[in-house]
This record gives sequence, structure tokens and C-alpha cells, in this order.
Amino acid sequence: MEHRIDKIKKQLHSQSYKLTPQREATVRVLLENETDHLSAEDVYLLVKEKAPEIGLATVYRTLELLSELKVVDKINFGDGVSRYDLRKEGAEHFHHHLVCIECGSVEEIEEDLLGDVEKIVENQWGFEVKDHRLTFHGICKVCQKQAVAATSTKQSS
Amino acid sequence: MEHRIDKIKKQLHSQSYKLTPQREATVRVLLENETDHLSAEDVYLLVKEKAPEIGLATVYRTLELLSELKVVDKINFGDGVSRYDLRKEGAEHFHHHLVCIECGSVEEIEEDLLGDVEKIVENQWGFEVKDHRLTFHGICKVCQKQAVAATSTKQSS
DNA sequence: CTCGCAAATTAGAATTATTATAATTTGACA
DNA sequence: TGTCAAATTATAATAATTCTAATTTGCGAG
Repeated sequence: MEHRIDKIKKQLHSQSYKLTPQREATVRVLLENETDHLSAEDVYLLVKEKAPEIGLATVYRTLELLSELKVVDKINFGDGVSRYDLRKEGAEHFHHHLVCIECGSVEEIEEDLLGDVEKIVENQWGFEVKDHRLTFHGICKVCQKQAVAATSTKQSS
Repeated sequence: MEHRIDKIKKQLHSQSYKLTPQREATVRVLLENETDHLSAEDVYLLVKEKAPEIGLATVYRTLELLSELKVVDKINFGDGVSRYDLRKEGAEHFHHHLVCIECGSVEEIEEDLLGDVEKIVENQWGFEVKDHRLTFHGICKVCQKQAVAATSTKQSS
């Protein structure tokens, strides 16, 4: 983890930003909750545990900054809040998401599934793709099993 | 257009909702601005021209309702506002968007480019896809041309 | 036809997320 | 050590959306 913090520190310095204690605490929270899709408020509450003097506005500003540096991506699953998601090291593009409409769980897909599609868009629409957002809405594995279980219970009773 | 309104009316009735004048005015605005990706506020202002007595809350409720019925899709391009986009008649899935990071223009892609990708997700992740959101961020045709023009001007001067 | 009721609508207040402001603090560097 | 820009803080302001309570609408029973 220290390695990744170091790397982010260098990225900041290369743009002449500093890794202040508040920023470091925020980054640590993001690293520790990498799979969680935290909202700004969530991050704020978690950071506050390590650094109680931090202000909400600072968290917002830090997340904004990390977003500019492409360290995190800001996403929106349709509820009114922005969520902030760390990019994997060296990832060129944003990863994809599977959002379950039953239980609300969010799964991530690292693989880039869009190579071919991007080529089509570039060739056929003349649009130079820089980044993408892809989210699938549907039923996750767990909820599918539960649905099957519920059905068979009903039938056998 | 009347045909499409009729169809929406039937959809509403099938769930025992009514097509009130306010709702009809809202639907008309959406139909007349089909390519525009209006925000709730935009819709409100346009509806107000035809039906000045309408309230903002009603517009929100109507858009919410249309969203449930899958007549419109609620999208979010990362600025803080939700936008509402009519589905094409009979479209199973939501269409895709190309958002230009230079000029902010939004282009739509009707074709379903994700058939193969959805199969991969279903087979490999066991996730039953019901719908998707796909947005590409990049440089549109027009801005690409302008960039080229600017470069060559600079070189020749 | 009209009465009553449920659904829909209205204006405006309330809530939530986010951004701006102005004063204060911090820390690198001369 | 003193200075100065950058960063942070608390708080106020704004923007988007939702809630509330009172009022209106319009269909179906009588």
C-alpha cells in the first residue's frame, strides 16, 4: 500500500501539488475500501476517524483533485450521489460495473470488454474515444439463486 | 406523434395511471425535443410555455413515472443533473451516447453494440443483464477538425 | 346529473449534495 | 526565522430534488 501512496505522491508532485496529511488520509481511506464505491460523505466519515479535524469541503476538493489526476473516477449509479472509485494501477480505462437491481450490490469487471466496440465507434462515427462508462443493470448470481430457490419451494409446497 | 402519445397513454392505463393534461404536455415536450437530453428543469421551463400552471414537482413526478414505465431513461453525464431521454419505439435497450469533452455535444447511437459483450458477462460472470448504460467520452468529429485546422494554421504562420 | 372519493396537482417548505467564501494555518524556501 | 503561496477550516450559499398539506380533478355509483 505504501508503494501506491508513494506513486500517487509523485503524481501530485509532478503537477506541483502536495500530499498533505488530509490528502494522504483520504487516499488511505480509498485504498482501504477499494471495492466499496464510496460517496463523498462516506469518505468524509471514514477519514474523520483518522483525522477528525478534516472538513467536508477538503474531502470534496481532494476527490476532485484525484479525479483530475485520473487516480479515481467519479461515477453515478443513478441515486443522487457521486461515488469515487480508485483506478487500478496502470489501468488505461475505467473498469465496468454490474449493478444488481434486486440487492443493489455492485461488482467490478477489470477486463476491457470494449476494444472492438471502441474501434467501431472510431471508424463508423469518427469519434475519438478517450474514456468510457459501462454499467450493466440486472440480476446478480446470488439473487438468481434465491429466485430459483423461492420458485422451487413454492412448487413443492 | 399522436400515435406515440396514444401508445404511451395505453401504457399508462395498463398500469391504471391516467394521462392528465400535465402529463400529456410533458410527454409532448419530450417528443418535440427528442434529441436534446433535457434536464428536469429544462423540461419544466418548456412545459410551462404550453401549460403555465404546471408545478416543478409534477414534472419530476411525471418523469419519474415515465421512467418506471421505461418510456424515458434517466441519465447522468457527470454534471450534477439528471437528464431524461426518450426511448425509441420498441427499443429493448437504452441507446448509447458519445459525449464530447471539448464542446459538450452529445450524440446518440441507436445500434446495439453490446450484444457480444452482454453474452460474455452472462456466461463468464453469471450476471443476468437487463439493461445497460454505455457512454463514451472523447473528441467529436467537429472538434477533431477544429484541432487539425488550428494546428495547420499555427504551422503555416 | 351530481355526489363522493381516490388520484393527481399545486405552492412552497424541507432536505440533500455540492460549491463558494473569507479567515486562518501550514510548510517549503530564501 | 520570516515570508508567501497553497491548503484548510467552518460556515454560508446554491442547486437539485423530494416532501407536505391543502386543493383540484374527473370517473363511477346512485
